[in-house]
Amino acid sequence: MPKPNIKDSTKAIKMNDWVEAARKIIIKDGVTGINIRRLAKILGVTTGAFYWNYSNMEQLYESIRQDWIIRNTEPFTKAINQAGKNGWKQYMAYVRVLLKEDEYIPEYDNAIRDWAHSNKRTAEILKKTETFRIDQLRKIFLALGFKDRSAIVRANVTYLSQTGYNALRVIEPRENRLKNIPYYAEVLTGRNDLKHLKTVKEIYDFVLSN
Amino acid sequence: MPKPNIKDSTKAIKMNDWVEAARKIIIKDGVTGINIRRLAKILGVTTGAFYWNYSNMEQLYESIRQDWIIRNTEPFTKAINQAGKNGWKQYMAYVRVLLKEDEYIPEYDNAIRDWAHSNKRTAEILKKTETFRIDQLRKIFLALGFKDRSAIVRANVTYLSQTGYNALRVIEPRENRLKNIPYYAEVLTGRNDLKHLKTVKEIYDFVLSN
DNA sequence: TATTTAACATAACATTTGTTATGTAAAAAT
DNA sequence: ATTTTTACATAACAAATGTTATGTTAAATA
Repeated sequence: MPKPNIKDSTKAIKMNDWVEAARKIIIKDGVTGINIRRLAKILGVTTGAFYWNYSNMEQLYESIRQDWIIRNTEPFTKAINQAGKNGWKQYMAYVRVLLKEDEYIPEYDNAIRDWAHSNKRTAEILKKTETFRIDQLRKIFLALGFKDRSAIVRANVTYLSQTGYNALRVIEPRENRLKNIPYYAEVLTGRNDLKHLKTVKEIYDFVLSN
Repeated sequence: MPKPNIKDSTKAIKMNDWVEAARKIIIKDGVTGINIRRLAKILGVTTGAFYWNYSNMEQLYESIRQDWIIRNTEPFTKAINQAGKNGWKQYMAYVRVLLKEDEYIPEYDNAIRDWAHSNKRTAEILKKTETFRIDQLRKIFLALGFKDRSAIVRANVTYLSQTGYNALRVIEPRENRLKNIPYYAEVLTGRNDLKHLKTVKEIYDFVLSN
């Protein structure tokens, strides 16, 4: 005789629950870590439940891509826009989002980039986003006074070195990372505004407080 | 009745043949593209032959890791050593290997980096190699006259932006890439030695000749 | 020449994972 | 109160892939 279904009294599982579970996995183990049974286990259901929300895996994949676009690009756009027209303020706003890491998740970027190497659609989404981001930085460097190719190259070096930093998954003490900031700022923007900051606390206060 | 084995008159397949086939695949499709049947098909044999050379997949994986270490790091070491003690010459030697792309294969780096996210042993190998490479660049910047943290940060920005460039798989016209070189050189080394080069041909001759 | 070994081929097995068909209980609608 | 719908569970299928057991042949060796 078949076992009866013990229905849980908690509310039903929504599509968003699958995306959130999948996001945690892709960030931790990459896209190959995602599979229906594992997701179902996390949500306390079985594979049948998945197909109630999605007609196939590709639909979930697409939801993940869209989730990534919003979560990992909007924080920068918002911060830069709020900084006004001053280039230096815009650059600092950008650095602030990078350092806080409470909205933007670098590991999410990495996972998507990995995935893009084996998936055409993901590569397409990634490329669009990268183009947007680099152009966003180019405008900052234009606002900082750099022109044409100089602004383009500085935007590229900034974005690419950040991407490289993430790709390496550098495990760096926060103190060390903070101490480097004025040096990075000098290389990338050519300005010494942060070089007078000596202690970690001074850098922290200056960079992260508004 | 079983079909007879038609033995080919060509020589036997060596372990290195499996590594070479696997390298082509990992560069093109990532590590998940590697599987025994696909490799066997390329070499014109069947899966049984694999287990004559290797006792399991992990052994092949380890061979690939070692292959990567040699192929993608030695060209830089050799070029930099041959450049002597002059920092600028060392930097140019580094750029030359990057641009030629006949020895160093950026896609191979990308594939290994992807793989490292899901494989501990690969992550370990990668980390060791990255540490070595960044320190190699740090010495170049020391030779260029930068000190301590400045040399470290410049080495990081250089390596990280290169890694980022590869990770993005930028599809850039060669002409454009060449035109950017003097700008990159200025940002990273602080020197204008290449800024007088105007045409693509001048840049090409100066950078790649000798 | 007889025997052994190298270098595979063939076929089957086990596991993983996407997918589907079918069953079922609770809640909502009628 | 009955019917329908929602939101799953269960079980099985199919394809891909690592692995193993066994068979086969050309070449080397004794």
